[in-house]
Amino acid sequence: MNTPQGLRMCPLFAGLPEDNLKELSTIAIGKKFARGELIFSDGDAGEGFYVVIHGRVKLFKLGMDGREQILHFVANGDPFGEVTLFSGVSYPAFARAATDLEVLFFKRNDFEALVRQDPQLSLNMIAIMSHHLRRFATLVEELSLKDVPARVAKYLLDSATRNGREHDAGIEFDLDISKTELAQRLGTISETISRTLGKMKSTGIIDTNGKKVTILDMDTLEEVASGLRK
Amino acid sequence: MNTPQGLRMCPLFAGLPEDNLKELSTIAIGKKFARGELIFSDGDAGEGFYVVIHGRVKLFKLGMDGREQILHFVANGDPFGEVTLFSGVSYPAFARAATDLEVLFFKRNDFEALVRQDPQLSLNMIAIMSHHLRRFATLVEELSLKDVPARVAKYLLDSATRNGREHDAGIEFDLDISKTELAQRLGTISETISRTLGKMKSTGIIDTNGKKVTILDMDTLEEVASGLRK
DNA sequence: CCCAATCCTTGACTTAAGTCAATGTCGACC
DNA sequence: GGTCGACATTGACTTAAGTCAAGGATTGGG
Repeated sequence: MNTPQGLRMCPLFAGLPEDNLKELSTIAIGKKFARGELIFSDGDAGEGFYVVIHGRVKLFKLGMDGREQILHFVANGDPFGEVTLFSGVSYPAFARAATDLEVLFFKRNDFEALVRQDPQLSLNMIAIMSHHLRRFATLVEELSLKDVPARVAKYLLDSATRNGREHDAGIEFDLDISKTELAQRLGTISETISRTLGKMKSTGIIDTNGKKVTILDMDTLEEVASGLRK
Repeated sequence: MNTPQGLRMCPLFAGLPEDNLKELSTIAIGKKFARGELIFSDGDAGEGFYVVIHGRVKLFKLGMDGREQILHFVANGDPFGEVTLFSGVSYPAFARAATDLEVLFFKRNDFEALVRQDPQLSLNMIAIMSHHLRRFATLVEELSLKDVPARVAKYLLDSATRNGREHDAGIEFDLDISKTELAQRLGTISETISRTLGKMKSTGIIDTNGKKVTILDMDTLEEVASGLRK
């Protein structure tokens, strides 16, 4: 994966000339982390950024009481920690390996020279940052303006759109993160997630079995997601 | 302000060669908006982005009940709506003129060609986006993990750092936004802001008189801001 | 299969903060 | 100076959701 061909799979490096891919593969430093290991902490000096080769990373903020708010997950091909390249010197969040993990690390100084000479690389970086900004705007909207059932409903709908399979009774998919992580992503606690899913189940909107979710009443779930119904 | 010299005042255009500033001044379209006027809506097709020449813009999300969550304010020299340049085709939030306003509008097609040819411009864009991402990470942290008094206290401390004047009794500054806007920025309602400030006043932490705030007990305020004290 | 650790669920209770209503204050305009 | 609209304050009440505790379910390793 530390080859020009391998790097081309990453959106950040798409469309780059062979020479620059070669240069990138020489400055890339491979690293491995075990599941649960901290990659960097909020406020740590940022010497560079990472690209996920294999696995998943959880980026999060930590509250005084130990609560976590997940900002987002990043997976194969995604960069993270890139904010430190050009703005400030510290990481603005914690990053932890959510699975066993392989990443490439790019030192700021090495990378910046390349960005200066390759317009496509800088455009790719801008596109990725734009995507992150959009995602944040949505997260802020949900945390501030929607109640928990609406957030859960929206998450279920988004999951069904991404991974759902038509089924006898409705649309079925497997939750891709644990209930605890779901709570941390939606800005709540796992007790509330259990209660909310339980209520949706008892009112016939969904059915669940372990990680499996079946959406039984899509219309009502959409109403809950949009705040038209509790 | 629609001149190369004028444009140079904007962080996005800092350090650019004269030729490119000239080019930018030819593609820039001046626009004016009256206070309160909507510039674009969440979901509108994004044809380009704006730079504030004179005045202030409020970027916000809107809830089902009419509540607003302010994402941030932008003022002189700041770009906004730049996310649509490279990622998706719609604006991800509302933008409204918070004062009488003059802006420059840059069409996406015109601007993109310039970004491709000027590394400094793309780096400036990346730096600005990085700054916005940091700001969002902080906003998410506060909305999810801090209670309202802590958010208010932090806002007061930040304001004192930016605009505070030493005074007999403590540090004094004028609130730069209305109490309603403060509530919308901090993810709450104005009643709660009144109550919170009133409590801080009655416990001797601060004194207020209209828009004027005096911090009387900086240490306690810092404890409230960090969640060590209610 | 057993056990330990971790995750999940459920219930009782509490609380931060929102809803609604009424009243007061401020600033702009005539 | 008076009026009006917008903003701010205060109080009573309600509620969404968090805290705490206990027990159940699941998973992975030996």
